Amino acid sequence: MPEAASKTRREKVEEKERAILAATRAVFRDKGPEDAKITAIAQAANLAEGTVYLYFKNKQALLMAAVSEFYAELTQDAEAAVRAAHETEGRLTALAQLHFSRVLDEWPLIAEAMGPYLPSPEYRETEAYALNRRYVAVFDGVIRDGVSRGEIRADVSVAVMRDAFYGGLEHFARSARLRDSLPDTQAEVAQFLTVFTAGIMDRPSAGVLDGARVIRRLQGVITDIEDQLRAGQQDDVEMQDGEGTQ
Amino acid sequence: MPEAASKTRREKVEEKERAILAATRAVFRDKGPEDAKITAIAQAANLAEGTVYLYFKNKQALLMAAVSEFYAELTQDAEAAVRAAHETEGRLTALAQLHFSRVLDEWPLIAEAMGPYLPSPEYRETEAYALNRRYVAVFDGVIRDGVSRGEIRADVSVAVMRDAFYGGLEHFARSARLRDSLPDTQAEVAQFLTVFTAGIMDRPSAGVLDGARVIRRLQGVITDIEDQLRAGQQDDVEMQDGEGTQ
DNA sequence: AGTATAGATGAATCAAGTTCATTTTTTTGG
DNA sequence: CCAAAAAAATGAACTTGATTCATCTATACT
Repeated sequence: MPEAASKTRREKVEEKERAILAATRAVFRDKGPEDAKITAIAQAANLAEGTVYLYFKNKQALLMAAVSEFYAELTQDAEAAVRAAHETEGRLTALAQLHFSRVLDEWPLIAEAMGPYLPSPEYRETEAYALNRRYVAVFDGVIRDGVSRGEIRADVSVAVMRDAFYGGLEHFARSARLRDSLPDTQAEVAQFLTVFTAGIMDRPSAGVLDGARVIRRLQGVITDIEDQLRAGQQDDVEMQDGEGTQ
Repeated sequence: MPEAASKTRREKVEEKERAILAATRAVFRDKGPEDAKITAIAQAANLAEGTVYLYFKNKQALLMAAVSEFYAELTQDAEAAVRAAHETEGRLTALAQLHFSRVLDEWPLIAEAMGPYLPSPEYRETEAYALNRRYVAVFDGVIRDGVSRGEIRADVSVAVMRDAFYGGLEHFARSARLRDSLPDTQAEVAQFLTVFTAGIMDRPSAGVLDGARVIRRLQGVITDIEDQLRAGQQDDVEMQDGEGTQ
């Protein structure tokens, strides 16, 4: 049994597997989940129904494999996007746009594949879970990096931020599907990010600062000055609405 | 055909409907979605399979009705919770806790019932959609009230906030289900709310202020003072890290 | 070419939802 | 109170889609 031949065989099998996965994703995308029967998938891959079962244990496994492929691709692109941007905000924006658009495309598949697992802890045993972990690890990395740079608050667990980020985006993608024609996605994602980053940032760019710190600083300066002034002139510095009301 | 008798009949029908819905929710809750076959539901309601179809067009309709009931109850409780609290933050906390715990309980049912509809816009025609609207209207009301009081920023659409809120919470509930034993829910929801409210508030309580405004104010004061000082003393006020680095 | 082995097929089986002819229960009128 | 009519309930039969498997076809090796 020669090495080369064995390798070729494995390659052929993997190629066919990928073909079936591609057919699956295509059927879900343009025929909808209702019509994503095994028959339709087999037909799209130019195979008989039974053949699909030579490559995948059952429909559930097939869908999971398709989702795994989806996450693997997504992870690649997410990593690339993060490498391309150098500040935290840009990275989060890129991740959000990417996640939103991809999930919007393949949501029916993802939902159908995940559905049966969501209520059970056995999902943690699946390959899709492992790949999902690797995917969100990209986000986690961005956050941790941001924390170490002092850009992101350290008093909230990454897990919570992650849930807020992806949960918000996915819910958002779902509502976007309902509002018939897709509206200005970029703009809406940007709005979402406004809220998210404002909540997460330690020293956000959007014109918000750490109030306690600023006030302490201000207080110090003013005391200094008052001292100085007391010694010199007599005019008093106007100092009213220190807390502000809008 | 007497009024009383007719009324009694309708009542009987509605009572049986409610019984079937209760059985459905019970089966989902304690036998899991896998085993929530029509047979099991019928059995739990002490009926033959066929009888279920006398009251609901098909399984899908049955599940939707169950979800509708769920949302109706949830809306009642949400309204009560909002009435009980008087400031925006307390109201949001109450809504979050309520949503989180309830959704955690009945997620399998909700997911299964919604699944088929999520990708399609025909969901908007369903009763469940209408009830969901009424439910989120409670949240919307809290937000709008908060905006009018100047507590919540007005530059982000309520829809975005809503998606961030419920999306984050639901994702969160899902991850909580995965982490085998449920951890300190209260505490985690509180963390989530920290992030969410910080993002949404106009003048958040957590020691954050509008930076641009503070800086403008500070600048003005300093210029004043510099003028004064120039005329009087000669000591200079130390003024370095104006932007701060953590 | 001839046999062995892997790969593919689609008819048969199975499972769950749905329908419907029949049976049981309830209502109504004499 | 009884019988006919109407309403409600039943479960066996049907339908649809996933899965299995006996059979067939193509490929590899001598």
